[in-house]
Amino acid sequence: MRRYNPADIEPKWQRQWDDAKIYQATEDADRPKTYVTAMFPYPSGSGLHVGHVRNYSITDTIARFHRQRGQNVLTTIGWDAFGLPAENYAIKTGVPPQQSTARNIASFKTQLQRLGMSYDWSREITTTDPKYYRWTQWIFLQLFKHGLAYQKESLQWWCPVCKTVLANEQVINGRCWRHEDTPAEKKWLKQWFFRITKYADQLLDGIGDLEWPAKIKAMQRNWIGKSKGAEIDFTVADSSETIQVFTTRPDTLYGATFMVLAPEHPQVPRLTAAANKAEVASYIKAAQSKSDVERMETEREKTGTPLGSYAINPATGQKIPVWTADYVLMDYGTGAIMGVPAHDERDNQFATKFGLPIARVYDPVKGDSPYGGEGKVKNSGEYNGMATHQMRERIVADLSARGVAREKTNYRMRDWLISRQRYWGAPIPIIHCPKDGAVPVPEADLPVTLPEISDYLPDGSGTSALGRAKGWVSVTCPSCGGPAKRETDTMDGYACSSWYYLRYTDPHNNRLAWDPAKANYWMPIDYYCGGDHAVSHLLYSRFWMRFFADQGWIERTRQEPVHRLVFNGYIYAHDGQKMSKSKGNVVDPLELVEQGYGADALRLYELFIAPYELDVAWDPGGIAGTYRFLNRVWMLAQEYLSVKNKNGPAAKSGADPVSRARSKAVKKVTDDLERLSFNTAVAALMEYVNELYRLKASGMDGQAWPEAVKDLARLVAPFAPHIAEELWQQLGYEGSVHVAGWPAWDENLLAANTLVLAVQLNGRVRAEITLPATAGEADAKTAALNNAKIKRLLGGKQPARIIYVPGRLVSLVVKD
RNA sequence: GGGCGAGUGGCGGAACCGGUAUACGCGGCGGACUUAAAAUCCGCUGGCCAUAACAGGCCUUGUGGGUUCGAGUCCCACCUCGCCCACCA
Repeated sequence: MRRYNPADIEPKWQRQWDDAKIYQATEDADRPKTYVTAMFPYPSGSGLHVGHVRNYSITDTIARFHRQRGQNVLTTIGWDAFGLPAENYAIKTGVPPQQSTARNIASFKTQLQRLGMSYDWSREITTTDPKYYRWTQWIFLQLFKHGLAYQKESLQWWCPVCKTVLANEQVINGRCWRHEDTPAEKKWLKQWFFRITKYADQLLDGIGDLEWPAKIKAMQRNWIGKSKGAEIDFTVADSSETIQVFTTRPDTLYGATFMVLAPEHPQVPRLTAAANKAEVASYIKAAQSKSDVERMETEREKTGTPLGSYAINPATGQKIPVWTADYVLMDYGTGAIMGVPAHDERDNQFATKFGLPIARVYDPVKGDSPYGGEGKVKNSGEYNGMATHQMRERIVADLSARGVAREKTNYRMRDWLISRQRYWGAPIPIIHCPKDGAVPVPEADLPVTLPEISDYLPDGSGTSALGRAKGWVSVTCPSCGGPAKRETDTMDGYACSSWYYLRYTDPHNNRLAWDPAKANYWMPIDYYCGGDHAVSHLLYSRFWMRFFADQGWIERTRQEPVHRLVFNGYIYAHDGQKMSKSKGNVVDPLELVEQGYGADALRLYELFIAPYELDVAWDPGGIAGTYRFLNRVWMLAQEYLSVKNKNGPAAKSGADPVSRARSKAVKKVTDDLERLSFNTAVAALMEYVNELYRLKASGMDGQAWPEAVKDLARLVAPFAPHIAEELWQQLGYEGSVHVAGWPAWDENLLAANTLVLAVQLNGRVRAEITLPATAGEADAKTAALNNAKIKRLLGGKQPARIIYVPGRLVSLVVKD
């Protein structure tokens, strides 16, 4: 009898699947499609990680399940290969990123192939391939043409270590996402942006329809940060200036007793009285010397200084002092606020510290804090007695009529800053001409290929290493033919990843980025599996898809790229810490495979370890359990084969315990896979196998056995594809188990032939009764009352109520 | 401060609609096989009380209350932990 040895069967089937091309996907209008893909990886030098394996096992199990059920499945992989690690490695070692990236991809690919993922490898793409980034550049040109890519001089986040600007999405608590110990700085630079804010409302409205985890949806809503309110003009006393503020609470205008401008606000110098000049100048200097990390500290005590000028509250007509303070941010709204200390906690802290008047203008609803809530208006002239929300609309209308206010919606989200002063990215296809300005590279000249250079270090002044590639930079202007220079910034890697899932649908097209017919067939992605990029990548992709829909390159109904987002949890080391080389706690998945557990046991374990969405710590002993299970599956089949070969296949049967166990397992595994409950699906497989062994031990492995073993192979296939395929072949079935259909269950067999009911007495389980399956409510009640133990406990009393729950229990209620 | 989520055996977790809490696995204990070990197989494994044994009783899903014949599940309050956002006016 053959022993279960994964090393004997796994590489063999991997080769055969590859040769037979059974996972190649083709558009087929007659078959329903399922598009399943994982967020494509960055091919790092440290190789595949158990976290990757979890993510790809989930993806592949979903893909295989749908393929077996007859869906036309597209699942594939690509490489998100531009980015800093490869460039930093080049700076350190001199190895060109082109080379190290190719090497890393080759190694990732070998490792993934060893895990037996059912990718259509003919669709593999790499973002650093000029054949790919040609189209990323083409999309840039289309955005430019439609006014959605533009250049702007602005104050931007800058990482002093990376020597590049960062997108807002790449700054975490004022620090670079790659260098958590280095505070990011701010620099004034001319940068390229994508106008994502144009789609702010659409992106926000679309969130409601997504089948995504609530948490991710909330994060996107938060990020967009829409707030409705009003802009109100305050005139400055004895001056022609007005100060504009943004507020979400115009109903508290009567309570505005001061104003605050951000230290960077352009009106500050003009509004500073001569007597206050020195104070104000030194305050601004102090504020600017603080890092942004410090300025964002919420627990800090409020600071500020008066400008010495006064504004007129347009509601009360009173003169109120104008201050500058760094708790007001230049980035948001107008960079100036009206201070309402009675109803805003921050303004209250400020007024309390500096002795400014505090005027209450509404009584909060009972039990509510006075800050930020609703209530009944007072001390507000003609508006007294109104509800705050009512006054909010009224006063904006009234002030608008006077021309001193207007409705205004603000967003927290900024335009997407995409230029990077780094070498290893897709060049921005723009030529700067002294005469014609920024001129797009003609589409026919794409791609703008990255030149090979020898020194990758950015010069730190805001120009990438590309600036030194003189022969590449100097070109003629496509518009006037005069001397001009190429843009030396490259695009943020997120640009490359915002459309790759479309390229998967048509990866070799050299005429178009994708054929809309193909994209419309496959899109949207039905299951998108990943554990990162909750805002960034997923928001950028939603933005680009809307633009593509506007251009007619994808159907409007498919503009949401991701139908169902499968956001998996993180795997920590055994000690609960993040795995890292320096801590020496990294688990190498391929090592486990080579140790003899095999890819099947590893994949199965990563699905079994916990629900997919939960973070888990790696249990080093766990994989032995799934290996043991596969071994039991193997032995069960081998024992069956040794008997079968002697006696020949036996006939089928009907309502026997083996068929019951099979039906039960098929239903449970199917249900669990439909709701992505992989851990319980694996548990159901284990129960099925345990039950088959029990039935065999009691001599029940007769008529229905062949079907039971056959379906075992088909049920195991999405989780442990190699052993399933091997057993399928050994059992003598034709073709691949992975396209052999999904087993069906017989609903009639699910009910057991005896009924076991619990009997509760005042809510406590006191006895168990066994009845024929045909027993009805009356039989159950009689049996419960006649049960010896229940009789004893009742002691002659009659239950006041009897509740019968079919198939579950009889509940007796006795009153004392 | 705001938002989201989670607290169940020694551990990962199950219980999908309110219906016999602790499925499945890891670990542990005992046994079979073996010169021995590994592997494999079989049995036991929430706590306390009780018993020669069988039986039996009580407690238990973070804490306290509530609704219900019945609550891990629903409601209220609280505690703890995790993640995300955060002087956003």
